[in-house]
Amino acid sequence: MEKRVEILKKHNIRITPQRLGVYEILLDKNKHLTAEAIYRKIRVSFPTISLATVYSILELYYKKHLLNEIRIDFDKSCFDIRTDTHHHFLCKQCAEIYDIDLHPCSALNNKEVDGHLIHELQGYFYGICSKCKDKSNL
Amino acid sequence: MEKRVEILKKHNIRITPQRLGVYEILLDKNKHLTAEAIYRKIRVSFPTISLATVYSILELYYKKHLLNEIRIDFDKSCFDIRTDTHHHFLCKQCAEIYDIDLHPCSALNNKEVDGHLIHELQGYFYGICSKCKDKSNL
DNA sequence: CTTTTAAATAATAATGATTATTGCTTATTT
DNA sequence: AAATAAGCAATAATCATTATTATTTAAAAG
Repeated sequence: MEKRVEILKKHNIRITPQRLGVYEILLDKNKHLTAEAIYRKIRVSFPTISLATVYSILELYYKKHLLNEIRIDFDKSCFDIRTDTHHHFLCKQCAEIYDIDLHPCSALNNKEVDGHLIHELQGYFYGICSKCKDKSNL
Repeated sequence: MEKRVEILKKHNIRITPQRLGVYEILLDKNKHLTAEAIYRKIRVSFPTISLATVYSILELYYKKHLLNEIRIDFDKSCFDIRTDTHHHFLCKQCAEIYDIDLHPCSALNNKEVDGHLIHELQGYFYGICSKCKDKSNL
C-alpha cells in the first residue's frame, strides 16, 4: 500500500483524492504553508477544489495530530507536517519561516511550569534571518 | 504631573482622555485583555468611544513599546503592559492566561539562533492550569 | 484667553481569514 | 449493485481588525 494511504488509514481517515493531494503538498520540502498557499498549489491537480475543503482537510489532520498549526504571523495560520516539538523563526524582512531546534531547552524538559500542566509549547522568534543579514552587510 | 501623563508625554504621545483611560485599564491587575474587553471596560467612562479608537490607541502604544501584543489564542490578540521579555500560558479549560517567567532560559541569553538575529521571542505554553488541575482532583 | 492647525475621535464601511450551510457526489458497507 | 454515511463544491456568514472620512479636540502661537 502507498505510504500516504497507509498513514491516513492508520489514523482512521477515509481516503479521498483531495486528502491525498493536500497530504502530498504538506510533505513537500516547502514547509509552513498557509491554507491559501496550499489551495493555490492543489488547484493545479484539482481545479474544482474549494478553499473550504482545504480548510476542512487541514482541520481533520490537525485533530488527528498529523500536522502542527502555527501562528507566528498574526494574520494567518501556517501548517507544518512536523509534529514533534520544535520552534519557529519569522524573518521580519523576507517573511520566511525557519524551524528552530533548541537542544537543551529547560522549558521542554519539564511537564509543568508554575504548577500548570504543559501539553504543548510554541516558541516564536522574530528578527532578521541570516540570509537577509548577509545581504545588508554587502 | 500625574504618572500616566508623564509616561505618555515621555513617549511623545499627545494626551487625550481616551488614551489615559485605555492606559489606566491596561495598568489594572487584570492583564492580557482583548481589544473587545478593553472596549467594554472603557465604555463605562466613555460611552461614545468606538472600538476602532481602542484599536488605534493600542497600535500607538505598541509602536511606542508601551505594551506587548500576544497571540496565544489564535482567534484574537491580547494586550499586556509588561514589556520585558516573558512568556505565557493558556489554560485550555478556563481560558485564563498566566505570565511565565523562565529564569535560566537558554534561548533568551543568545542574540542569535542558527545565524538568525533575534529581536523578540514569544513563548506560548498550552495545557491545564494549576487551579483547573486541582478542581479535577477533588 | 482666543485662534490656529494638525492630530484624534466616532461612525461606519471594508477587508480578509476562517467557519457554517446546503444540496450534490463519492467512498465504503451491506 | 444498492444503500448509507461521509465528503465535497459553492456560497454565504462570521468576526477580528483595518481603512475611510467628516467632525471634534488638544497643543501651540499670538
